[in-house]
Amino acid sequence: MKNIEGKHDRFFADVYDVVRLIPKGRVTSYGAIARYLGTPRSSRVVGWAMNGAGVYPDVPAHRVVNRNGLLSGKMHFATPTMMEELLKNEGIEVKDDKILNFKSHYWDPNKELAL
DNA sequence: TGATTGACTATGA
DNA sequence: TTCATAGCCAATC
Repeated sequence: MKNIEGKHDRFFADVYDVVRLIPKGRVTSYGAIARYLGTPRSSRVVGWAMNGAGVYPDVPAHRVVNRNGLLSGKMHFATPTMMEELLKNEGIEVKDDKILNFKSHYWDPNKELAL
């Protein structure tokens, strides 16, 4: 495991930083984060970064879903139902592993952070 | 070093 | 609209 604060892992650190900025009750997509970091083609890498986010505190990985609002990463949590429960706990409706009214809950760092 | 995998996305049928 | 395929980037084997 490399040091998260090292330059070589800056991408991962940036991903975690953006995820922490996601407001409660909001969600975003891997692609949106990747694009905000300047690497729109690295959406899969964002997912990989999330895979290691579980060991860090204050990284609400459950607020990151794919572009369809589907809880594609639910199975990577402690329990497959944990992601859904966390989202529901924040006021987000989840049905059949998918976020209802996803468009309304969507939080785009490219717009909200409006760099 | 080379091949495979994956919490993705875009495009075409 | 739904399904299949291609491209992408980093990590893992």
